[in-house]
Amino acid sequence: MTSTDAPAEAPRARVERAALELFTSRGFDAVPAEEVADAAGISRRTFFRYYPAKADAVWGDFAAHVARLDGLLRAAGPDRPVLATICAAYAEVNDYGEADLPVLRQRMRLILTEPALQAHSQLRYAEIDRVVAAHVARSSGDDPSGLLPRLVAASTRAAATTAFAAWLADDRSDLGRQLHRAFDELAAGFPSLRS
Amino acid sequence: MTSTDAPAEAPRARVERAALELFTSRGFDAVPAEEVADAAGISRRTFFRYYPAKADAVWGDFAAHVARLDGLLRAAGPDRPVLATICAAYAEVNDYGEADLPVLRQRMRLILTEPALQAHSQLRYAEIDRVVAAHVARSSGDDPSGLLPRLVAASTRAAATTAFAAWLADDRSDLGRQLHRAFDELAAGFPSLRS
DNA sequence: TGCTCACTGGCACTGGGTGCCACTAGCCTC
DNA sequence: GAGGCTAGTGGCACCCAGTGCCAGTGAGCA
Repeated sequence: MTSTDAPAEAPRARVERAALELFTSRGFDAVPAEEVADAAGISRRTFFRYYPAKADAVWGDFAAHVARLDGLLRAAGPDRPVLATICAAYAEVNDYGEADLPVLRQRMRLILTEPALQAHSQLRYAEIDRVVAAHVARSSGDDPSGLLPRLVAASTRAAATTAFAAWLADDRSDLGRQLHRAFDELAAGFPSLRS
Repeated sequence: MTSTDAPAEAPRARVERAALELFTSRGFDAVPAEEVADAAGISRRTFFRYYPAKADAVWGDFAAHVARLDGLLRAAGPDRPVLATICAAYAEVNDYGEADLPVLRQRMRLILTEPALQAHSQLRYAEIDRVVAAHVARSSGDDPSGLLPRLVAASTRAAATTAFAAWLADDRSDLGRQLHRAFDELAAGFPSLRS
């Protein structure tokens, strides 16, 4: 239909923009999926074909995110220090350009504060944990479902989300720096507690 | 109405038994809340007055659980080694008698495997994290919402859930032992990775 | 022109969760 | 004992998330 008009932003991008905007201003629970769909110019039915759950509209293309993390971990190989590798991978995957930071902040603020999104996030985190645990298993020779791989995956992920929370709480802080602070504490057994 | 019959199990206990049974045999999503309510002899409406969400029927009296954890942490005082205190508190709160272990297994298996319950669990974990972070803050003099208290809370909780998963995976293992294994790794910066 | 195929939207249905109201049972007061 | 207050319960109706089914529709292709 339109021809020489604006580049006609892709439908998914429109949905995600609308979702972030509406959820931020009025709260996740207060905005029905239909309203997001309307704002993006698609039907409710199509919305749920794009995203299996309303919450997924906030996460963008998360599968690609996980795949990128997996790629970085595999590329690092099993012989480098495990925690440092995981930290670097987390940092690189979340190394956004200055221009994208406001959207990232908006997204993470929603995920970390809206209860429904907080709950849903556990399902996304499980995908990350699978990938990280697999890396640890490759490095240590363990079974990926053993205690150590699971533990390292779960606690590094805890470090990452904590770093995100700290980053959000301080407008002027740098995400990469918070990630490194958290990972350093974790890797050294929380030296700051031994004051 | 009934008089000298069976002690007439309390309604909540009936609900929780029915929920565990039905969810275990047919899956959380496949059993409507109404069916659980019927099995417990109450109405759907009353079910949702007892439990704000269907998932809460699986958790029993979780607020008491958290309160107990909080009490143990406060009782330990801020000067004992933080991680050891948290580990001991987790172990004690989850120190069930032999007779209660099957129910605990059933409950935890549901929570750790059913996606909807897995998601919901994040909200319960957040309550635990608040309490643990507060303890760390008392010990370290930090702000409870600072990086270190949050980090310790999140990663010890990760250790605890990982220990639960390992315990579930091995019928013969002991929960307390798994908890200590996980906390020991965490506290020492994952020495097993330095093979 | 006709066919296929992928995408879309509408419709109807299940089920979670909630507000509202009516009913009942205790319990307190006079 | 009568009237009233309160807490707990159940029924009803509603909103909304998510899904199966079917009917377009339009692009590509023979």
